[in-house]
Order: sequence, then structure tokens, then C-alpha cells
Amino acid sequence: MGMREAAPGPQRRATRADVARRAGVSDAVVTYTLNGGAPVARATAERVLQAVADLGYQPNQAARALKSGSAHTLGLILPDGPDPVFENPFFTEFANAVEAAARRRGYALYMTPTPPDQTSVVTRLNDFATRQVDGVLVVPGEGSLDPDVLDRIGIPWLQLNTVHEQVGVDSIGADLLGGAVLATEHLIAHGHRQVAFVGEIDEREPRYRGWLATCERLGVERGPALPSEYNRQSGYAAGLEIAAMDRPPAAVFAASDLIALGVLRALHERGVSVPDDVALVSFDGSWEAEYSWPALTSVRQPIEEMAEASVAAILDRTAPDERRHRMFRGELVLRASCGVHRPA
Amino acid sequence: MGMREAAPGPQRRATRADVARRAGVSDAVVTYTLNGGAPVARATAERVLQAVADLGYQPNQAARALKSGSAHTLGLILPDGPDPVFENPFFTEFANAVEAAARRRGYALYMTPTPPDQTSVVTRLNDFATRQVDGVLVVPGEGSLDPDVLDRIGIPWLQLNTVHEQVGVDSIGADLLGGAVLATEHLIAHGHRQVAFVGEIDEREPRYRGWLATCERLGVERGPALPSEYNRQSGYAAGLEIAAMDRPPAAVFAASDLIALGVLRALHERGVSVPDDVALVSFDGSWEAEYSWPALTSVRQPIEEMAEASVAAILDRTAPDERRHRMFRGELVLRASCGVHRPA
DNA sequence: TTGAAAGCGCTAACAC
DNA sequence: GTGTTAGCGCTTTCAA
Repeated sequence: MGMREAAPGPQRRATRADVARRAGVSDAVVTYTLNGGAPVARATAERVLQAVADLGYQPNQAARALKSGSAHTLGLILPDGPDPVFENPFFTEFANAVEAAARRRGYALYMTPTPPDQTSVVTRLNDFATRQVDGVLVVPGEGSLDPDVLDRIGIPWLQLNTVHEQVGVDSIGADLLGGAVLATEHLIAHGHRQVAFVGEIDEREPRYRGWLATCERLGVERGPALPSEYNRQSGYAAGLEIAAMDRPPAAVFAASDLIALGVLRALHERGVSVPDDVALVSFDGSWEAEYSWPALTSVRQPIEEMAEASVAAILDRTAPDERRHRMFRGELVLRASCGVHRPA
Repeated sequence: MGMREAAPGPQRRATRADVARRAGVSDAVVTYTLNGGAPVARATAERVLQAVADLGYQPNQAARALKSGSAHTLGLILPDGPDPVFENPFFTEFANAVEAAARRRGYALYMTPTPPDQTSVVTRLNDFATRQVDGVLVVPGEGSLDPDVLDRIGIPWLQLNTVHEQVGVDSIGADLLGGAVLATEHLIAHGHRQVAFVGEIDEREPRYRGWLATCERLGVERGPALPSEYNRQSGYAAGLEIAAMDRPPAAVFAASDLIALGVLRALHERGVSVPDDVALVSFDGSWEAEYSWPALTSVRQPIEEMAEASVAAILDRTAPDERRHRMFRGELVLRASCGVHRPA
């Protein structure tokens, strides 16, 4: 008779063959019942399902992956630089949302910080390919990736958190320019006749462009533009500069929450009051913006929506050659840092 | 002749057979060369390695997983409750450190928030098992897990972030009691004759016990103990209570950074100054504690060390029956929230 | 509607 | 030292 269920302890997992035997059918029928692919007689199907339940059978995903070329898994590559990505609540929220979206579709997620240079990313993509990963979401860092090289690996990929749209690259990103316009307009609506900018100062950076354009359009003096990387330290340095000015700008648009948090700290230290002396609006709308002091008014990126769309874009891709950029609008979340709001 | 390399585009990945053919050896020799397991003549090995390089061959991990029962992958289960785990920088840092430790060992990581109840965790462990995951790190939430049930799944697991040591459970955790002692002593060293506590009020909670014992040992009045869950909102509520007191405690020990952040916000709102009116020390030492205002003095958990140990514990496990709790000491990181430090 | 059998790519026991 | 071969558990023709 062979071994019956051994005493408690890590027992061997049931395989498709065990199920088939117990249901008195062939292996194939088990597959048909479970995955479809061929019609199965009602009675047969019931016996199979019963056997599955009795045995607590669960298909071996490794075997499935080998045979079908799909591990039912997605990969997420986050930029691993001098600033730990996971210290950025925006990425953290994004990663979380992607995992949730993948799971809803029955996919698992490999998530890994990777240096954002071409070679490292290629290595990681290759590793994913050997694991039969179905698609990879890449959050780029500094430096750009050559789409052709990545394509040649043969694994579907999609670029997240895109700032500059690129031909031949399937990508997803927030409407940075539109968000910057929202933020700047709001500061101006508060009555400020001068708005400063802290962030990446580059004609091609949409947040910078949005701020610039809005100041010009509304005939408002553009306060100084202070350079800052997207982290707290750099924002702090900019904040110190602001505090040291003879005539500090009464309104500041910071290109990310992290920058704003740094600015905030510097102003606190120098006894400059936010929002009384300086009104501040930032970008991202991550949860950290909510528990800062004062809480930050910020342009909230539609993270869940973008995550959902990312997973869908890669999983539902039909024509591999139809590549495009998908842009998502954010909304301004009003809190305390921009000043008191009057009823409209 | 068959097909030669097709024009650029996702080409078929080379398999072990391709390498064998090109090197003029059998499949087995390729395996021997790559994995060891049998001696290979120097010259042969060189030819194989050359072929591997020429073809850019990388072993198919799905096939490996099927054959060997190991996907070279670890799983990390985070508690998914009403409070999103990824809003807690402590978990975020921990997850990041675990991923890095796993990667250093050549392992990938599945990371997933999961409701911490028994059924959900079992389901997830089973899913991991079908994917031939080599071991799972479980961060428990509310409610306890039955080790016997988890063991029966047959996949090695380890409990992280452990508060209460349990027999029969392999686990890792910080020295919470020792940390609470450090924090409380420090507040007392600042000259305060009364120290309050905000956190979980339970005789079995080590942070609570450490605070209690230290106050008694040093003959200091223990200020009120205010209940709080481990999140910002709850800390905020406690902070409001503190601010509303006739005679607020001059020193507070908060059981986590998140709690402290909430307390801080409440005190700000009520115009209570930290550290002048209230000195504050918290627990965890996550990065968010550094950019709060004022920056938090906090007991830093040795996250990297614990992550490293977690991965090692599960991968280097020899005797599956030798289970124990591994405890790690934290250290007090001095910042501003506890008050000015005089030279020792 | 069901079954037999080939094969995904790799490993390892066994033979030479 | 090297080759042959039998699977790991599953999917999928192809036949019956």
C-alpha cells in the first residue's frame, strides 16, 4: 500500500499525480479541470475537485513556471543610490501599491533596490528573466537607460515615475507640470506677489517649467530658484539659504515633500515661521507630509492609480510595439503650510 | 543547420544544452563545471566557461527550482492591518535591510503585507511553498500564530520583531526592556523627577516593564502611563491628553517613534514646547526621528544586524529543532528632544 | 470527454 | 573525467 500519511511533520506535498490517482483520472484531466483547456464531464470534475480538497493540493509553481515560461511574478526595480530609496515615503508608498495591485491579479512581486546604471539594471533584468518573471517595472534614477539594450533581454518592462517622456519607452508618470502649476497658482491665490522655487533647476524639468510659466502668466515676480536634490539634506541647505536672505520670499514651492521637510527644518532652526513668514507648498503628497509641523500642503500624486495602471500595462500588453507614456493628474491637498484658507 | 541567430530582438535564451554542444561536452559536464559535484579537467572547464561567456548563458532558475526544490528565494511577511505597514519607517528600513542581506547571499526576496491572522499567514506560506521559497520571515501583528500549524506546512520560518519570546519558535527581536531602561535612565539623568510613559500598557510588554522598573529603582515618580497603539494618530491623542493636564509631566518616554511623532504634533498644536516644557525620548531610531522637529532622541534598534541575522538564521539552519530567541541590544541616539546635553 | 506521452531545463546517480 | 539517463511537476499536443 505504500506509506499512508506519516505522523505530523513536514509531509510531502501532494502532486497532480496524487490527485489524478485519487480521482481515478489521468493527470491531464486534473489540469483540464483546474485550468480549463478542454471540456470535462461534470461528474469527473467534481471528483477531481474533491480529491484536490482532500489532499489540499496546490500546483507547484516552479513546475508551472518551467513549463509555461511564467512564474506569475512581477519585478520592481527601485533606484539604489546615495539616498536610500526606502527613506523616501513616496517610493515606499508606490512599492506598496504595486505589490497590492500585483497580488490582486494573482502575481507575486520581487522588489529590489538596484543601482540605476545601465549595467546593474541589465544584470537584474537578466536575473529576473532566468526566474521567468513576467514583467519588470523600472523606476529610473540618475542617468538614462538605453531602451534597445533592455528590450533585447526579452522581458517586458515599463518605466515608472517618468519625468521625461521618451520615444520607444512604455512609461508611466505623474503630470508634474500640471501639478507645479496647481501649486504655484495656489500660492499666488493666497495673495503672494513673489514665489520662490526649490528643486532641480533645469529647463527640461516639468516642475521647474510649471512654476516658471505660472509666475510669468500671472505676472508675479519669481522669487529666487534654489537648487536642491530630492532629499531632506539638500532641502535643508536650501532652507538655510532662504532664512539667511535679506528679504526672504514669502512663498515657496518645493519640488518634493522631502525637500520641503528639509526646508521646514531649516526655517524652524532659524526661527522663521511657516506659514506666517513663509508659505510653503510641496509635491508628492506622501504621508510624511501629513505629520510634519506644520502639515504640508502638497500636490498629491495618484499613487494607487499609477500602480494599478503599471501592473495592467505590463500584464495586459497586447501589441509589444505599442509604446506610450501614460500621464496621471495629481490634486492639491490643502493643509497648513500654505497659510490660512478663507471660505471660497 | 536550423535557425541561426535571428535578427536583433528577444532571442531565445541559451540553455545548458547549447553550452554543452558549443563546448563539445555533455550536459552533465556543464553542470559539474558550474556547480561542482564532480572533478572536471582544466582544459574542459575552460572550454565550458568560454562557451558560457560566448552564449551569455545563465541557468534557468525555474528549472533549478523544480529540480532542486529551492528557488533561491526568501519570503518576508509584514503585518497588513489598519495601519499601512509601509507608513512605518521602522518596517520599511527593516524590509530594505532584509532584501539587501538576502541579495548578498544570492537570494531574491518576496515581500508582502499580509493580514496577520493565522489563516492568512498560512495561505501565504502555502503559496510560498509552491514557489519553492527557501524560508520565510514573519513579522507578527496583533494576535498570535500557532507554531505547530505553521511548522506543518514544511517551509522553514522565523519570527521577526518579536516582543514575547515563545518556546518552539525561532525568533529575533530587539532588547526592548533594555532599551526602555536606557531611555528612562537618560531622562532621569537630565534631572527629571517624574517620567511618563506612552505606549502599550501591559505587564508583559517589555518597554512598559523597563520604564516601570527603572522609575522604581531610581526612586522617581512615574508619571502617568498613557495608552497608545503604535501609530501617529494614537500618539497624537495621547499628546493631547498630556497637553491638557494641569501639571504635565516634564519627561515622557514614548514606546515608538511613530507614537512620539504624534505626541510631538499634539504638543506643538497646544503650544507646549519640546524639550523645554516636556522632554521626550522614543524608541526605534528610524530615520523619521531625525527630521522631526525637534529631532528625536531615540533608542535605535540594530536593524541591519537583525536583518543579517534573520537571513543567516534561516539559511544556515542546521538542526531544524534547535529553536531559540535571539535578542539584539539597541543604543541611545542623542538628539534634541530630550533637552540640552552638558559635556559629561 | 479522456488518456498517453513528450518535453520545459536542470541535477545527480550511475556507468564507463 | 565524462557521458547517459531518469526524473522534478506541470502543460499540451495528438489520438482514441
